Amino acid sequence: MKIKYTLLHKDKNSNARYGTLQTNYGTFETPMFMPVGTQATVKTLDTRELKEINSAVVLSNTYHLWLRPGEDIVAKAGGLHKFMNYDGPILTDSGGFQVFSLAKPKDITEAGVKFKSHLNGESLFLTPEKSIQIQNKLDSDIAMSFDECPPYPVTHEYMKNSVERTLRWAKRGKEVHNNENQSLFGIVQGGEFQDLREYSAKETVKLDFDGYSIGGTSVGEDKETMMKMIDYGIKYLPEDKPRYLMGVGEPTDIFEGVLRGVDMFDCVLPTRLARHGHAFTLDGKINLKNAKYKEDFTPIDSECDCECCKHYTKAYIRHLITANETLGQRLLSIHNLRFLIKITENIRESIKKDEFKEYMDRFIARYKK
RNA sequence: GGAGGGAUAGCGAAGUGGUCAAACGCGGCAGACUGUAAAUCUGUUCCUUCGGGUUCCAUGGUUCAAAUCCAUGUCCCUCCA
Repeated sequence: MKIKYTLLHKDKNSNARYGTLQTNYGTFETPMFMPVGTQATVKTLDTRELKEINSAVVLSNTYHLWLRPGEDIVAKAGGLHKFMNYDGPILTDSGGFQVFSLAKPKDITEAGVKFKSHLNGESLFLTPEKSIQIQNKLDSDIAMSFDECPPYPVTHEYMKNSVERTLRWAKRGKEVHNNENQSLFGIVQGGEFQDLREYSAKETVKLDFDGYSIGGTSVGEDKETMMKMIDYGIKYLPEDKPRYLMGVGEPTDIFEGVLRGVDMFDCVLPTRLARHGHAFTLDGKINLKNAKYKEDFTPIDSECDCECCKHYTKAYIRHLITANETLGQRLLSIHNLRFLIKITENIRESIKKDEFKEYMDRFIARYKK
């Protein structure tokens, strides 16, 4: 079966919305934050730990699994859920972000995108059809259309062509999509250009997807521009389908997204920052590597309910990170993910009570102080 | 007792008359990171009131100029007895 989104409550003072997402692997509440597990693993964590932090959907990546181990191996294993032992919903990104991070502009053609494998330099060619077929085989619950995620900034002309091509790619992908248990999302692009965002949103909706993503954000633009990118397109997305803001983000960005009507978020930041020794706290981001934590025998966040904060001190985590011990990275990953997931839990409660804006203002005032 | 080799910034280690406040690595300190080519990358690391000041085991010497050459001393290492 396909996913089913149910809108349960709209905040009276903003566009924030509370709903549920029914999947083959359980029903989950939105807004939600989805941990990123590019290579069929959320780096350093196992799936039991993902459950413990109350993670719902987990992301994986078409491009990376295509290269290694290969979609046929995953299919042979019985699909991604079995392969990685995760019985919650899984969303696969299409490889569109790798068009941004790995491909050069000249490698992008109507047919598809030429990649040089980051593993061995081999020439590869990924098409919208191929991306969807790989995702069909991976058997994720939610697949993404193959899009171009252009860098920032590009000219209006470039973006216009890119948006139109992404629309054609979306159509092509949808036509070959063939998995009754997998939903397919279309992706809105258009950079910072209002006309292109509107056009992209309207035309993508016409193709009738199971959900809609907002792409092309957090690629180097300033915050104000990013918010415009969301605003310009989101108002054209249907109320009865989930909206997913791709690659975002920072705690304050999640609030900004929810404020505008976003339901789903994902970001590598919590796990990457963790591996680099940083932790989210209600008072802002801290760097555990700083010497001032050498003798700080208090938890990262005394109000946090994660395993890291319940049992370990900043001084110990600092020691682990400094000594390059993987437990440090793991504990911080657990904390940072739990921090964002907990935020979305609180956000849901606040929306239900029509108090989202108050909660948001309170959070941001303290976080940025 | 004899013969060699060595001592350089927090550590390891280049440099062997001027372009040397001294390569590089580690360690230290700090910063970046938003659909993961990321346990990565960047900056900084003698003192400074930013004008400059004081360094390459110690002392003396040669020279316009010494981490670099000479003498003596101290300590360390290797080999022979």
